[in-house]
Amino acid sequence: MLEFAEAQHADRKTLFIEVILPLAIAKNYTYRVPYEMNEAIEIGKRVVVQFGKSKLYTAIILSIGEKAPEKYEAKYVLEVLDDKPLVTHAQLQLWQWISEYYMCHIGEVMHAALPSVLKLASETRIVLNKGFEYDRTQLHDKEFLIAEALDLQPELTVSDIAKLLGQKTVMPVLKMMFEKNIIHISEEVNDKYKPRKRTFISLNPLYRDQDNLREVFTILERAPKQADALLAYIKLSRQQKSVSKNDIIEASGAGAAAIKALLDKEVFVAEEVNVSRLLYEAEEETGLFNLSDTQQTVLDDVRRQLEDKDTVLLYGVTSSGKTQLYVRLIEEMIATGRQVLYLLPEIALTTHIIERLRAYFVASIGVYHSRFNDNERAEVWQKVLNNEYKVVLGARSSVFLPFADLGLIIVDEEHETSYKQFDPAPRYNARDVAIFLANLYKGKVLLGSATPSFESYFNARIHKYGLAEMIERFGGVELPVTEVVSITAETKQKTMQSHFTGVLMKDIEEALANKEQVILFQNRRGYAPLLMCRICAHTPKCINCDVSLTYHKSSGKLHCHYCGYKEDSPVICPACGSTHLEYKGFGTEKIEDELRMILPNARVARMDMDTTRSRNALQNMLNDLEEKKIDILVGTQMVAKGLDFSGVTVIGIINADSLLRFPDYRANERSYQMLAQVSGRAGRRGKRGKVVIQTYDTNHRVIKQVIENDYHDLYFTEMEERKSFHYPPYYRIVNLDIKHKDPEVLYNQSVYLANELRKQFGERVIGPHPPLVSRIRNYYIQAIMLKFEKDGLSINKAKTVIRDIITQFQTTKLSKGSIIQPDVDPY
DNA sequence: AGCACGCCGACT
DNA sequence: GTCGGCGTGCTC
Repeated sequence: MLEFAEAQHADRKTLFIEVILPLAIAKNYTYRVPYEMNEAIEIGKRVVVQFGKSKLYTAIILSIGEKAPEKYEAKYVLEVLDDKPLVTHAQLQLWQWISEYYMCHIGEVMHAALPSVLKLASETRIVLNKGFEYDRTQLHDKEFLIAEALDLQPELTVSDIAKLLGQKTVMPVLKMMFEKNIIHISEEVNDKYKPRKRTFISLNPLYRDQDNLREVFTILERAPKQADALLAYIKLSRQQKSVSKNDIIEASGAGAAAIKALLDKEVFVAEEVNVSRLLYEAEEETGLFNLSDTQQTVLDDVRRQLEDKDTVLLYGVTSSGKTQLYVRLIEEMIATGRQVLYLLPEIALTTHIIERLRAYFVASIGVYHSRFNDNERAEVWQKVLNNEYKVVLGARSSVFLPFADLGLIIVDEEHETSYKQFDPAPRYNARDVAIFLANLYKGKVLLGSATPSFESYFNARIHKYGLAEMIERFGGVELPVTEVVSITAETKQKTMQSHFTGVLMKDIEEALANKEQVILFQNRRGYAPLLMCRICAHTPKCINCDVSLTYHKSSGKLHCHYCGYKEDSPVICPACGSTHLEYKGFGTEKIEDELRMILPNARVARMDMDTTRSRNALQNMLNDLEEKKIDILVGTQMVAKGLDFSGVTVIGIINADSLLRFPDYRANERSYQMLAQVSGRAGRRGKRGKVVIQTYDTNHRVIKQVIENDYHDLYFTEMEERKSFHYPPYYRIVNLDIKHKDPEVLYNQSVYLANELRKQFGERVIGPHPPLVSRIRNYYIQAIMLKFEKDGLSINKAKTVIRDIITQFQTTKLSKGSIIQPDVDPY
């Protein structure tokens, strides 16, 4: 009786909750809790609330109180979605920190952190999950109704469904249907993740009988290729447990057609196996998980350093076998029951090594990156939250997962610029977020790179981080031979063949003759970055942006790489009518084109943003490369990152100058990293690779440093300049991009704002200056740069002051129509 | 982010 | 004379 009375009493309490909405708004909002939901309310749970006239949003409970707001009447919470908190306290702390450090709204952090399935809003579009089999008679009335409606109309919004059911409370029904895999949200529909498959071949049991088998061979007398394939299979099956289609093709020289014929004759039986689910047999022979003496020494060193430093930098040259060390450390950490996050750049997550790790850690591993569909991401979220996944392999955004007990974060290729998110806020760097995140759990961070960022190397040198070095390449793999070729000299000698020097051409031909593969690197996509009239020098420009349009031969159109605008490539000059139009410069498309002309027999493929738009395109290209269906791969930076193929022996840098001439204080650091990373792709096992760097400036300091593999020299020379010109890592940078549709108004606004900032920060304020591209999507841009010394004033205080100045500015009339975007630690 | 309210150009 | 363009301000 007493308990009942108490419960009654508790119910009477009027609770108010402060929530985070997934929007770019400055404040958190307060809602009133209906009595019947009092028990269900808990920090970190999701609620559905109405915001504005008609919109419903999923919000996260940030705090619970009993005082009613004084200045307004709070709206009621409509639903509580979770039985237990979906977002942990640690995550809320992380979101708070990110929003302060990167100067954005906490709602933007929430928006980036949660998979969209977990934050349904009234405008979210729902579709049926096609190809998913289920018994419709088993559905509840409401679920059935929704499914029927989706048969007639492929897409419905959440509010449509509310109308359909005649009720406001639809989230629980939809949540159930998501979990049953019946529906999903619309944006993911065109890009479903397909796990990598491999076809395995076995012999029809009928022919295990020797006599029957002999009979088959007699039948195959007139089909020698098929006989070869069968023979190869028999031989291989004695050596290994399972034989893949490719094994047979490789061992027999027979084509896929021969195998198909044998399958049709029912001699072979095929089985498609999901590669990631395979237990990787090859591990022992390649020794992936056996450490060399050097690796063992370095591992011990890393372990020792992790004892007294929170963050350790592992500086290990390419091919030194950093991954093996990671695997050891992961094993040790999960043995203690704690979780591990292994961060990689997006593209590296699609490669072979990931599948091996996945196979190795089987059930306890989760993979998380932007090409996974949203349902899968929500599933990973739940499993991490329930501590079912001990290891997560993921790209940048996986720092947002709800870890229960994170013991170690590995940031591989820590120098990678793709760890920094640029476009929608939060403009965070996952490497730096990782360090804060680990700290929250009293966990450790291991940063790994062959070409560390100066920031990290600097921190290691001043003993803020531990430092472990691994100089020796694993398994006696030799560094590639690097040859620098002068384009100037070859042009004079007339030995250039379009964009290829004689030296590079000879190496390519040699590699092809030996059935080896070639990667060519050109850091520019499209065919030609510029179209120019030879008579009047007119250049077509984008109508929305301040850039010249790039010609794409495949579409026959001029493209803007900033806003996506396209127009037909003109035949006559739009300015003077002349027909003498000339393509200037060259991109991957042109290199590919010319290569096809010069080497008509080579199988050439191109890898850049245009050819890898869908997930499968990239995966297929990587498979083709691995299976030697591609002789020459032409690509942008993509080819430099994490591709690991033993068949590649020649790497060509078509034009190193385009990297080195980039107008940015990091150009040299970046060029070195890029060149060193690309070079590292050459000749991994067994054969020494060759790297050809084509340049107009053979004496460039950075090129010399690359050849001599002298990272230290690069570091010390560059750091001198960083120091004298007040750049990171000695100084911290905060950029403010100010945007407006009218260039004049923008200029006045930016000058005013810069002056206001100067009143507080003096010489630390640089600009405003128009950036390299001064207009994008019809917005003009001015940039103000702030440089803060590391010691002395507090960066946190400085950010608060900046924030205040911006807010102050935004209350003035002058600020009308302007957008201000802060970028902290820009990359 | 969305949506309503509000002030200036091309249409019945 | 109205319809509709998107600039501006507000949402608990």
